[in-house]
Amino acid sequence: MVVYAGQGDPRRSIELLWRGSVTENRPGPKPGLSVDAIVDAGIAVADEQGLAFSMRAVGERLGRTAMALYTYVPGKNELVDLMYDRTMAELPTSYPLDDGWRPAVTRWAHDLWECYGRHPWVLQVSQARPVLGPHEFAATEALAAILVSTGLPGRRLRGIVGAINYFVRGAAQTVVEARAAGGATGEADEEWWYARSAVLLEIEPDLARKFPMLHLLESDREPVDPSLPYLENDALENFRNGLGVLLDGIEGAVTQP
Amino acid sequence: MVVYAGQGDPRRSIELLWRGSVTENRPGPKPGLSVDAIVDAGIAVADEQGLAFSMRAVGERLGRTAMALYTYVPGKNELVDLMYDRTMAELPTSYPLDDGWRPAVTRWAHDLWECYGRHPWVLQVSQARPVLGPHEFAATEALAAILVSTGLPGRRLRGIVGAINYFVRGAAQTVVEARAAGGATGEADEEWWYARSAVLLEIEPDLARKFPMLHLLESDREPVDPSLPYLENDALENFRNGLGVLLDGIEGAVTQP
DNA sequence: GTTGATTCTTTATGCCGTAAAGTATTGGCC
DNA sequence: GGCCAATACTTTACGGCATAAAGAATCAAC
Repeated sequence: MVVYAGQGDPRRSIELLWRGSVTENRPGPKPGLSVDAIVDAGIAVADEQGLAFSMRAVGERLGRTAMALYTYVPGKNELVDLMYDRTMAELPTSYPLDDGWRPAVTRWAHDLWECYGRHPWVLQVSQARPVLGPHEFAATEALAAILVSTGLPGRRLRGIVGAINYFVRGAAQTVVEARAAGGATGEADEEWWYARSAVLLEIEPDLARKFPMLHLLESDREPVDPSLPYLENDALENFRNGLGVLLDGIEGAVTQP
Repeated sequence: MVVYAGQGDPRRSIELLWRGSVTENRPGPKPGLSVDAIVDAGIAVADEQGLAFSMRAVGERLGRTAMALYTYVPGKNELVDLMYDRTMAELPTSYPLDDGWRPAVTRWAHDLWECYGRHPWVLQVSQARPVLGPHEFAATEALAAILVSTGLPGRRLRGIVGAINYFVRGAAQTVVEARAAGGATGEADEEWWYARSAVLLEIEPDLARKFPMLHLLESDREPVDPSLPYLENDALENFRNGLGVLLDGIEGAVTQP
């Protein structure tokens, strides 16, 4: 089970995102923590445990109780918003256009894909109602800058920006959740798939006859990098192919009005 | 906060998915419930409350305690798997190819999009490690059948199937989560966006200067159906545009090798 | 009529986020 | 120098969650 998170109080969230915490000289004991430290700890914990991490775990990693965090951060939702935007800060904010828009978009997509791979929990943070943090803006700005160079009108580009984002997110989800599930149960991808499909074939022996088109799709596989687990290979191949098709579509729009 | 769900014990899940519950003549009190009834109740509750629904709520809707469900279903994860596949049963299992593959894929995508709209919680169920239920298979088989008619090799088609699925899912997520967030706080989409961007502009007055490309993207809006809320309009426009681009890409692959 | 499997309820355990209240520490002001 | 009020942090507690464990009621087969 996983719960998705994000979207705390807008004003408080946005102030923390864009302004950071304001710490003048005030009475009372010196703060032993900081929003930054808490966000870092949160990311570290979430990288290991996913979005279902507990405030207690974050506190523990900082040598405090869970409640100590509430001095700095209004609640778990707001913390996740901050973690999300901090993660987006890992992405480059501009891409060279020397070889045209296509390699640039490809690199943008790969960078985002890899960022998702490093921080799987990000994929569980709600996307509509975007967090609206500065670094997410910056990342999207980078993609927009590339695409604007195609000369296509904003009307067309909005759909394209969405499509690219959805695609990268979806493709990343496939790998990342598979990896997570394998890790949770201690199984490697291959074993998980084997166990699952073995049971399936035992219960429904003639899948191939019932779903002939799917069976057809599964044929015609390419040789594969043996150093990567099966699913990772599959996902990477599909990522490249799918992205290629998407970019072909954009190219069509660019070359002919 | 939302937790994602799915992926219980493979054997038990798959047996329930493909075989249903086997109920011979046995001693003991007559069962007052059934897996089917529980799955239906689960879907009804999840439609209202999302994946964070409680077993108590499902039991209550059936006039039982939460624990009564565990007689029929191993746990919440497995129940979600069953709910997921039941939902996929709402989709058509084949599409006419009279006008070629393009309108057929478009209709497939729209049907899936609408299904997501009816059952938003489905978008939170893990996609990797697919549930592997018969109806999900059937839905994908329908898409595969359409795409095979393009004559493209399986190698290409796998990426395309992925891309289409990711795109529909991502686009649907945007609307659906926006709707859900508005519903949770009692705000309409417009108000939510207004409140959020008002705060943002107050704190960061020259967004347009900091992110010029994004600002450029936001210009050039089309006239819009005033009966739909703002976000729904936006999402629908982006869905159509993005899908168009994607299909253009496929068309390119079809017409020239 | 008894046995044993089965349905369903009750109770209890151990998580979770976080509200409320208490304690200790500090700067500013008289 | 001494007090006040704000702050950092802990302790305790609450209500909610999934679900384990144990018990009560029900029924077919012998």
